[in-house]
Amino acid sequence: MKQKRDRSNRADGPSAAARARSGTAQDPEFGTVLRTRREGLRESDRRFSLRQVAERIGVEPSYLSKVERGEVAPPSEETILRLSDELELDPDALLALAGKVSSDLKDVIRRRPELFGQLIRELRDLPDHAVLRIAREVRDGEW
Amino acid sequence: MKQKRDRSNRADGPSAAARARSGTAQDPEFGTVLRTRREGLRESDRRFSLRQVAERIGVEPSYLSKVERGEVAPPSEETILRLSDELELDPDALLALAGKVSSDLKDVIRRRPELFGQLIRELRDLPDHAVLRIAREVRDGEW
DNA sequence: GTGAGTGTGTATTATGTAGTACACAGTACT
DNA sequence: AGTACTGTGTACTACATAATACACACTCAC
Repeated sequence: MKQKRDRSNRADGPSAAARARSGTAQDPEFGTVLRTRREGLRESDRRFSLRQVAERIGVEPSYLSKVERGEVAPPSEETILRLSDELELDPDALLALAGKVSSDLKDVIRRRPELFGQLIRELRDLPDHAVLRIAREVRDGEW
Repeated sequence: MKQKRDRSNRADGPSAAARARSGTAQDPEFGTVLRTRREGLRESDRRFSLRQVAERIGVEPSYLSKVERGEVAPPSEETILRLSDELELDPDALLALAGKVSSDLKDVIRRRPELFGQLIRELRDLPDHAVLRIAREVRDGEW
């Protein structure tokens, strides 16, 4: 098994794939999370081999291998969602590690861009507990 | 001046440009807003010709022409922001017409994906006034 | 010791994105 | 009547994205 130089993933901005495909050393967290999780599951269930997971989510094993090792940029949103489902990882969190935002969240913003743009910028620097409190109040409050 | 068949823009999903470049008739609103606004400004200031605007925002006139007529997909976020600045249009609104979301909003979500994912989905169906009220309370409240 | 299953390396591809370059015909001054 | 400026058509391009196809070597399970 030969080793080339270290690659990366963690998309951000226009050249995420470019960075991964060239050799810019970078945060391999997306792939690492996948591999760690899959190997964890595999200990109690041998159906979580790379090959079998790849087949269930509908990609080539060699591709999943490269993704897990950060040799290529993270996959498309659709593939990430199948992965999060298969490995029982939070889809929003996994997309975020890939530098992406769920397209259904983008849809919400696109429908009322000025409104949500303003609100999200207000919320940007609020601590977690405050944001959570708002979410909770909206969920079971009178708004 | 010859006329070909009608083209489109309004990006959404993977094949926005493909739809525009092929001939799928579609919502030409993005380009129409630009053209209407530019021609409005042009009435009181002849510096708002297509060519001069194109030069100020740094694209080829023929490209801006195609964008305004919806013959090609909307430009990149960077170009859209220069356009919104030049024509004094709301950047979030213009990006939304192009099917995009400002990358600084995406950054906010990517930093705390589960938190903001949950909140935004709660807010999805709230009426404008309720969302505005939250924004206002956050801005000048204790949170 | 062999056959099934495992992960990985190399090469290649199709489609999407975001434009440029330049020529051309019409219009507006002056 | 010329020239400077206007919008548009045609052709082409560079780079990014998201993968596939297939061969190879290793490691078990029996």
